[in-house]
Amino acid sequence: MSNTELKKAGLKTTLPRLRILQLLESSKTRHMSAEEIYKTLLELDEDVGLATVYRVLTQFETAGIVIRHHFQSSSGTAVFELNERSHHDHLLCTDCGKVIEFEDKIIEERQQAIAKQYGFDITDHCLYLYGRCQHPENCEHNK
Amino acid sequence: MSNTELKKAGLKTTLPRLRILQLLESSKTRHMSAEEIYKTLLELDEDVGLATVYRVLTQFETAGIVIRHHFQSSSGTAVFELNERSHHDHLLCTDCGKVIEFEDKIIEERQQAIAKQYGFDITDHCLYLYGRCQHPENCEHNK
DNA sequence: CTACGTGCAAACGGTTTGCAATTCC
DNA sequence: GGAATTGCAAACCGTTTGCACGTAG
Repeated sequence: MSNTELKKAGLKTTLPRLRILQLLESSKTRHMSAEEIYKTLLELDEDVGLATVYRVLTQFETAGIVIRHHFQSSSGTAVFELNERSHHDHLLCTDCGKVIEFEDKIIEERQQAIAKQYGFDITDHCLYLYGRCQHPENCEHNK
Repeated sequence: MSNTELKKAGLKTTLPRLRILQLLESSKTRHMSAEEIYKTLLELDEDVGLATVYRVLTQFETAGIVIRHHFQSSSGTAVFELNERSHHDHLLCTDCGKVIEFEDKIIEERQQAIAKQYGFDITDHCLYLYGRCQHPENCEHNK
């Protein structure tokens, strides 16, 4: 199944690619950094190189399998999420790291309207809301 | 004048700080990277160290004098803008680098509503719209 | 068989930091 | 004069790349 997805993307089925895709599909944490993916795979006794993880993630990104985010909170480290659901934006707790995904039609519409007003053709956008959730104590490991 | 602003922020008036603040105030380009600021000052025969530029910008940021942005387009390089106007978001042309600032009450309201719905207290947010403007040819150096 | 993918180690680029010299008040 | 600030060079850290080896089809 992960296999078919790779083929569909024009990527040869290789062990590292399969492992990374499967990890992303099975992980509780929807947003992982390259480093996290790398370490998790090592713990599972799958030996991949960190460079490969980066290469594969970049390929996944251009194939549309994955989305790369640069959250301000995580000091420059990119995180990746499977691009399986419909478009959504993010709400991030700066205290506990919790990430909530949401969709808002009104905001999307306004973005289009604004773009039109300035003669822009939007290809991409990102909206990150940073704040504190009310109960950070019970979501310390909920990233 | 820039002087008072530094004092107000609790920062000792030093040459590098004054130069950087004045440059940001006088520059046509509202969004500049540390490197750009550094080079511009060198051209003006003000000798500052790049490290100082970074340090000062960080101090300015925590003092609220400046806002730091990480536009996806500029491959990891942060850009800084004076925090003088009211809050605004950004529309960025990926072809010519043009940056348009806009304000939208409806989007702001929706953000608050969404935050409330999830029990979040928003401290900060960023909304970047990436796209292509209709006439990129005449704004090549309009960053 | 051969092109493509991988692991490793070294390079990269933006940013930060330790330290001795300098500047501000 | 003494604390704060600077410039320089070296460290840093996430990411990318060159290259010799390995693997999928």
